[in-house]
Amino acid sequence: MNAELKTQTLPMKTAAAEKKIHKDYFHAAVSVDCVIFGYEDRKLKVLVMPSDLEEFKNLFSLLGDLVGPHEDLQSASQRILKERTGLDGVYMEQVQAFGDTDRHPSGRVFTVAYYSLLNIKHDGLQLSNPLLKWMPVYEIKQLAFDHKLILDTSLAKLRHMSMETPVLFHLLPEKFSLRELQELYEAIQGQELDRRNFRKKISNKGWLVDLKEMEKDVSHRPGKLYRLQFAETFPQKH
Amino acid sequence: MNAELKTQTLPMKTAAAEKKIHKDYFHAAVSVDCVIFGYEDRKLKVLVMPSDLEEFKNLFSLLGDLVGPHEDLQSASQRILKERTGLDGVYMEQVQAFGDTDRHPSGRVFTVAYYSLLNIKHDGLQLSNPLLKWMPVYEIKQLAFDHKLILDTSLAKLRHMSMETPVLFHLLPEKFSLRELQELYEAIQGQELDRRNFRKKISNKGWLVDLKEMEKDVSHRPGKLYRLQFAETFPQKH
DNA sequence: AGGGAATATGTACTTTTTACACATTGATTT
DNA sequence: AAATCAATGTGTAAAAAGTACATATTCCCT
Repeated sequence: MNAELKTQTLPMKTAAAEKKIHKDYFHAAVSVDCVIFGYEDRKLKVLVMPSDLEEFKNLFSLLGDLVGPHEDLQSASQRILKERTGLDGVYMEQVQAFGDTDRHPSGRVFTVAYYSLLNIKHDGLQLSNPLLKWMPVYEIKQLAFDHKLILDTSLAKLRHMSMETPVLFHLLPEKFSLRELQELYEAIQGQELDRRNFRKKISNKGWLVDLKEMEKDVSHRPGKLYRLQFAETFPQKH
Repeated sequence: MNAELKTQTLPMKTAAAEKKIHKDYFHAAVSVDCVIFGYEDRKLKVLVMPSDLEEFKNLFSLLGDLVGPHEDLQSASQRILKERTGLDGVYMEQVQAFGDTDRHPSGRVFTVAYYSLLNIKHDGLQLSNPLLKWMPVYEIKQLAFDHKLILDTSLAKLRHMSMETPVLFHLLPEKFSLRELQELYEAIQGQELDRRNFRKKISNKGWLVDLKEMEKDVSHRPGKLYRLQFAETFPQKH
């Protein structure tokens, strides 16, 4: 089939699985790339780091790592996130796989992209490395590997999801005002929204819980604070 | 890191890429699984074949194959489809990657699922093997590997897409009546639709071209025939 | 010629979306 | 203490989209 075909057995997991496949298979590296979104100063940002490859010096890349032999894809993504940010249990969703033959300069590496949404101001957030950088998404023109494509694909998926389900809340602190929420939607959708219509729409979704508290430390009339209603108790639509 | 870690270099593609990564990497097999949907007798069907693994004897599986060293994911998916059905240029979309450690009994195999939509009555359709079977989706209770999960995930995505974009047309012959189209939507959405409202909605989308032809060989008043409007000339929404 | 079976079509009602303006609150300044 | 500033909180009318529903028409078949 091909000169570069590798001869080896697949890694086994259980004794029962010892009925190996003995044919020659091509084996490749599989990585996970994390598109870690955050929100700050009214801007959607993504966590990047300088690429460690000579080919991509001066370019940033997403945070990724190879998937271990006994590691599920989602576990790998959670591990990377934990290693880089110290955070557990972050909202995360698979975007898709990328596997063009030339996507990695050092050889054949398939990658599966996950996006995560987290609150940059989260108490537990502790970046593993000072080189990690929250970069505003709309200022990113280029990234290492095919990471710009991965970012754009993830962003498109996030935009789409944000119109259908309450995902954006993960980018905000636990307590937030309607103004903050609206500014976030405006940042994601790239257009201004009417305040009254926005409030009406969000209220009808039943996603919000009125905390009976007020904003503090704002130099104007403070707004009410809300939190996200737990998903289990959402009013169902359809 | 792990006892089963393999020591080998990644396959190289270009001379420039000869700056190899020398670390020990875990390499796994990567496959593509095709969820090939068709529509016949008012039922959504999927193309399956008997599993060739002892573990899954008596079970059917989706059509898949390992990705070659110099093959993109989408190319692999197109190749599998061509090999199995003889068809080229079929509508196809990536669903997502599946990579649980125990998903394949013979070892670690990541897979990327693609769904395709084709017309079972297509002139060029020529199944490669008499064991291939068009199985009604709603009658499938179990499949080999994690293929039931892959099927369910693909079906959910297809349902979702069918509400937003004109994908279902790929399941029909080039010329079709509004009744055929409505029956298809009903089969996918699993509910009956009102004929007048359906027609109004579809007309407003601007997806249809009136062919000024009539159905033939029906034992009742024949309906008008339509074809799908080319995507490039769709009226834009939003 | 009559009966059967499915096509083609419009209107009233409800729900959702959009556009739009003013009084209120609390902090800050004078 | 009063005036100013900046943002909050709220309702209504119009337009658009979605839903429910019935009758006359066409072609095939016998």
